[in-house]
Amino acid sequence: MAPSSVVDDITKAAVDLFSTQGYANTSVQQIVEAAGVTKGAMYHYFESKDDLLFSVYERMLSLQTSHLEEIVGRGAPTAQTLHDVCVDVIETSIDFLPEGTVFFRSVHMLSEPRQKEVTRRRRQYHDVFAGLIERGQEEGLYRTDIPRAVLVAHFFSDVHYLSNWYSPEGPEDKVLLAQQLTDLFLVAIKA
Amino acid sequence: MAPSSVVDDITKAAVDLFSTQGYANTSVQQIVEAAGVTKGAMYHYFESKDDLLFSVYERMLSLQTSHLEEIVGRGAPTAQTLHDVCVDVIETSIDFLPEGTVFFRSVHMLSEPRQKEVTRRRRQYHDVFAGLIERGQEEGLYRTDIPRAVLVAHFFSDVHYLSNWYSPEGPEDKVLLAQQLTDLFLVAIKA
DNA sequence: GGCGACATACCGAACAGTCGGTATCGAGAA
DNA sequence: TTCTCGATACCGACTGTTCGGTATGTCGCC
Repeated sequence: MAPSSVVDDITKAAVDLFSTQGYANTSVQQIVEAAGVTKGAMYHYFESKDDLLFSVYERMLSLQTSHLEEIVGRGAPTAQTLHDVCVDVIETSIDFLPEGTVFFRSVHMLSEPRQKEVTRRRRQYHDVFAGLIERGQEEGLYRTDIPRAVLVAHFFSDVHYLSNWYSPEGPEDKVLLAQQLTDLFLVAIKA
Repeated sequence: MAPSSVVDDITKAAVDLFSTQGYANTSVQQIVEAAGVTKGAMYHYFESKDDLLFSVYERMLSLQTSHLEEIVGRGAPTAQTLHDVCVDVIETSIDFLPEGTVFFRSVHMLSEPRQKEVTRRRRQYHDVFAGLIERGQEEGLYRTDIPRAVLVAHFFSDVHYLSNWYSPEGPEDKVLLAQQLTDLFLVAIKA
């Protein structure tokens, strides 16, 4: 059996409530009630409400980072690697849409040190991504008339924005959408 | 003279604090102190804290809508119109960066009816934008293999994301950046 | 002398976090 | 085998504070 389903139950309830009501509008009382546990249980496993929010980020960041490393580790040609990375990050962002909502909406509610930590980990991801583009530019694949930082931001804006408009119940298919957005990006940056 | 600089002072202080600390973490006491007025003055001009937040949106929405109407009203060819609209919305978004931060971070803190109102006005803007793309598609200018909603979302993701990475103190020039992002978008959707 | 534009003291609810407890269990001494 | 003991996993009533909002007063101007 899992070491404790309590932690999972709490985390799930928290993500659910944070994504629908927002972090500030959600009381810990609501969370523990939704999770079917008590406040004592929650404060046994989490330091604070802030800690709860951070754990949501932690999970997403770890997952995406490990995916990134795996894909880059395959050692495929630059174009293929970049393509796969784009598709993957979009797809996992769709898989974790509520987490994404919480993520982009409530980072600023984290305590200063934890905010820094999140920023640091995100920057790591961005740096690897930027590195791929740089390599592609050296190979003559991608345009160089626009600052690399702008190109990177241009891509992540799509990922970021997903939770603001995409609905899994809508007509858009996850896999298809990931390909379409990736295509839009790759066409735009082509040399 | 303006009907009252008090309203302006309060609004400015509010935007400033909301954008740096977040809506929930900012007390009305902080706002009135920063604005150099008292709570009584604030509640004389605003119904509630919620109302204060809404007024920020109100101003942005009105401004962008009026710009949009003006540009479309010129009656230029589709390609030119779409280009101008893109550049304008990016530039004004940069001009109102703190407002944008507040906007995208805290819409969900608004009361239900006001949230609906904001959504409605934004949809209006999107609809006009989508209409331009549709016209362009009929004229054979833009690709049709990707749902129009995705194309629209793809563009507004850039606008949305601006407040998350752009810094006026950074190396990027406002006008140049607007052109670059617009170019990336227009290249991507070209037929 | 009444009305608009504020000022100030205050209220009540909400809420994060605490703290003194209890239940269950595994290991080791008797 | 039984008894003890420490540790882990909770429980839930309580509290100190924060904060949005209000009630009442004041002051100048038409």
